[in-house]
Amino acid sequence: MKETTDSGATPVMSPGLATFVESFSLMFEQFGFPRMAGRIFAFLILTERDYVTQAELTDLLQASTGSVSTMIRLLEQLGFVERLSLPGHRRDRFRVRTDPLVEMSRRRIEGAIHMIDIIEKAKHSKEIGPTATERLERAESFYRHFHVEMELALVRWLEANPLPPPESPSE
Amino acid sequence: MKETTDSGATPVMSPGLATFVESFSLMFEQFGFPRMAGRIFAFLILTERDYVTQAELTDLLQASTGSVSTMIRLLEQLGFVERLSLPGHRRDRFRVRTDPLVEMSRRRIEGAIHMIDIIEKAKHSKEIGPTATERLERAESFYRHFHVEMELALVRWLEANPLPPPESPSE
DNA sequence: CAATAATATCAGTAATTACTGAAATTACTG
DNA sequence: CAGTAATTTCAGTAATTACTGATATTATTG
Repeated sequence: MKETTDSGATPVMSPGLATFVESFSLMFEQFGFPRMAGRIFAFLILTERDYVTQAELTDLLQASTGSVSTMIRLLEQLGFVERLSLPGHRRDRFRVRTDPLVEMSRRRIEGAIHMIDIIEKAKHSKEIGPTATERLERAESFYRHFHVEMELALVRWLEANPLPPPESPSE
Repeated sequence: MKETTDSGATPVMSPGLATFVESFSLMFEQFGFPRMAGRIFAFLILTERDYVTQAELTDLLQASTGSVSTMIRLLEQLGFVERLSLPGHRRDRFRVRTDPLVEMSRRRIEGAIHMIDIIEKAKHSKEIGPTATERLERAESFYRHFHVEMELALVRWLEANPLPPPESPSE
């Protein structure tokens, strides 16, 4: 009964955590990300430990090392998770950033820009008639409006809910 | 050289329209919908004709009848497109609704509710510790804030940009 | 109400993509 | 700097899903 690693932690997740991990990962998938990335993300949100290693994630989520490695890098790039690589420790440590969902929204807000770009390009095309132009301009106005409104809403919320000071891992 | 139907319209799309159709459909795919649905949606946005038939869509978009039928129904259910079935006409007519992108945003706004549900459930689970609870509550507060802010933003925009009266098809 | 046109349904396929598991690489330790 | 642990990479596969094309259904016309 050799385990992947010597992690003494119990290799099974409690049911309460598991259901959140499950539904969150499904929601995360709807945003276009792999389900496994959602599982890791969800687990990091829920854990009380101030860091988690890849080995623990492979155990707890029953995933391959390759999957965990790839997905945790993705989460890192997305700005949802941070990697702590202390000298004197072989294993990297991972934890969720303080406001990962704020980061998620920020990305969605920026998505509006893409839409506006597409609309702009279409508007300047020769073959577009008056009705279509009207539609496109209405849509563009809408997205521009939303873009600024959401940015403002984000700023307002961050002002009302300032970030707690980031804590460094103790050990 | 028998065509699918007797639609006399030119069976090829002008390049300006085609590029919009292409990029819009890719964006639409990112929202979780089939690309073909995006193509139809995009074309209906751009066309100057006040209605389009399925036969014309199969021709112009080089798609199968089955695909067009299924996707146009999807767009109907989503509230993006409407079907006009005049008596005295065999073919149904389709056109884009007046504010399809508003409808799209409305759906996304409601998506926040789902997230809040998931968070609520997790919060009331036994196994959740204090740090996780803090994280969840911060996230929940964030999504609640966003939900109302976006609804308000939507209302404000609609007030500033009232809907033009819906026009019935002439012929 | 028979004939036919339009649309819907559905089984099969093609293509995409997440995931695994092994091999290669990188980094830490004695 | 040799040995080993951790992580990354990558080829292969399993599973999902959009799409086609043929058949079934529905609706309109003569």
